[in-house]
Amino acid sequence: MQSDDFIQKAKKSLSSNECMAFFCSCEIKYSGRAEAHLPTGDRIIIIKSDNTILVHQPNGSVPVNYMKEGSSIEIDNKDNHAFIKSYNQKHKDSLQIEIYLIHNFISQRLEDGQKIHLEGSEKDMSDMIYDNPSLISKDFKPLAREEHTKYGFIDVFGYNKKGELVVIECKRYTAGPDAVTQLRRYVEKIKSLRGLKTVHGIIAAPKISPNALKMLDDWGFKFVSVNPPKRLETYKKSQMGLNDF
Amino acid sequence: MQSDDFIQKAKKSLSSNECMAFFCSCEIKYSGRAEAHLPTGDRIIIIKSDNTILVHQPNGSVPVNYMKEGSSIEIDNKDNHAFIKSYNQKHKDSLQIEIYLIHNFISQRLEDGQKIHLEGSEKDMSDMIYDNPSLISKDFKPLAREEHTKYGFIDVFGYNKKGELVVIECKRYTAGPDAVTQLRRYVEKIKSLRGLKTVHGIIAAPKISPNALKMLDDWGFKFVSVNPPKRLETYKKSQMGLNDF
DNA sequence: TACTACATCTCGCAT
DNA sequence: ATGCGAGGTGTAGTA
Repeated sequence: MQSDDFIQKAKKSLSSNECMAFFCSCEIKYSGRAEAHLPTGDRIIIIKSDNTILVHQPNGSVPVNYMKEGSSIEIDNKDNHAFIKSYNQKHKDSLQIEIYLIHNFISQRLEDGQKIHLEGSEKDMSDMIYDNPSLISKDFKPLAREEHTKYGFIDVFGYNKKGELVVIECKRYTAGPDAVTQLRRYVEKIKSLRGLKTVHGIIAAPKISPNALKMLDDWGFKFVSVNPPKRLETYKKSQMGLNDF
Repeated sequence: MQSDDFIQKAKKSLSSNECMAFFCSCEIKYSGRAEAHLPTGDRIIIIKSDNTILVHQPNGSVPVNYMKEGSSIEIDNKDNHAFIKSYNQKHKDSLQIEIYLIHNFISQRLEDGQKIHLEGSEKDMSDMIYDNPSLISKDFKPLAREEHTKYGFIDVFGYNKKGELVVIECKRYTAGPDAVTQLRRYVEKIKSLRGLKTVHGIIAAPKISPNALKMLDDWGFKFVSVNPPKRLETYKKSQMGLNDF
């Protein structure tokens, strides 16, 4: 495809609020939160109707360059090839794409009012623990979940049989050192806010890393193995289906 | 585009290690680390030669669904429309795309051996501090940077004029509570490993949040304002260029 | 492979 | 707007 042809189509796509995708050989420079340069190669480029720009290499799931929605986009001719310049005032960054060869191009107005519905988040996990406190221990009496205001962002907290406060930090995956320091912060915060000497801390996660477990021991906290909800639900079913053959 | 036509093209694209992109109306289900459902709407779909799948809605910079490289991909006909099934054994997850309408389609073999060159990471920031210790204080004598082995993942550490150890944690952005607990972990680790009573901790970042600053004070650490390197470098130049008009 | 921390992280929610 | 923490986080570096 000729550069002039591409520029005309791309401008039309932008002005009619369409989304476009094209494959091209290009060179890219980014400046803003960092400085980046990507030498010439074949890329997949998407420009959406909200002026989001995504540049993908032929492998991998992460864009090699991008600009977020609300950026300005200019498309010009420079030395007989197309040149895309994008600025984002909010994020103070800019992207420049020098296009040496356009392999193909598609553009279309897209309609999509749907939002993804997701189950199995950490919130769902803390809800599960709140509703099934025996997952932690038979003595645990939950008081509240997802306290985002008074005591910080504590996932679940409650009492043990002695009436002592228990703070639970949930993680959907292997808990690392960060999870333990997070728990430690919350426990200390509650201690100081309520003037208590004894507040228990529990990490609820499927696994915990060795270093994290050592830190947990050092601070007198406990680990309880809990599997997050909704994990693999449909996957397992379809695997069962496959195994029927 | 007819469903049969799409299926044929897509299969050919997969078998010849091409990358493809198309716009379509579709419905998507994901199962694995969570359960997700996305009702029918217009989407942009990319399938790369490494079997990475990306599904984008018309707005926003993040894919609404995806499968990582190395997944299996099957494309079939179901009730007269195309159906894409993808499984990833490693991540134990699966994606199903039911395609009701294909708006367009491009496919191409792409060649790209280039890697992005990026400057301005946290590593670059710790290097800058190591090379310019006066950014921290006129008394700071750096000893090592990026110690990933003996004492943990410490960005920079060194001595003050009294010969006491100083640990520096760099952050490219506003330092929050996490940065302080991270620093605290490193300082305590060094204290215990070396049997020292006095080890200083410093957060080097452009800003620090109020909560983080309070925690820092509580633990006797210090904050030093340091701007990350390479930020806005070319951006500023081009803005200057713009302002010339 | 598991562990650890960075990321042009992005996103949502509360203050 | 900023602060704060989750994410189907992803990715790189290392033991």
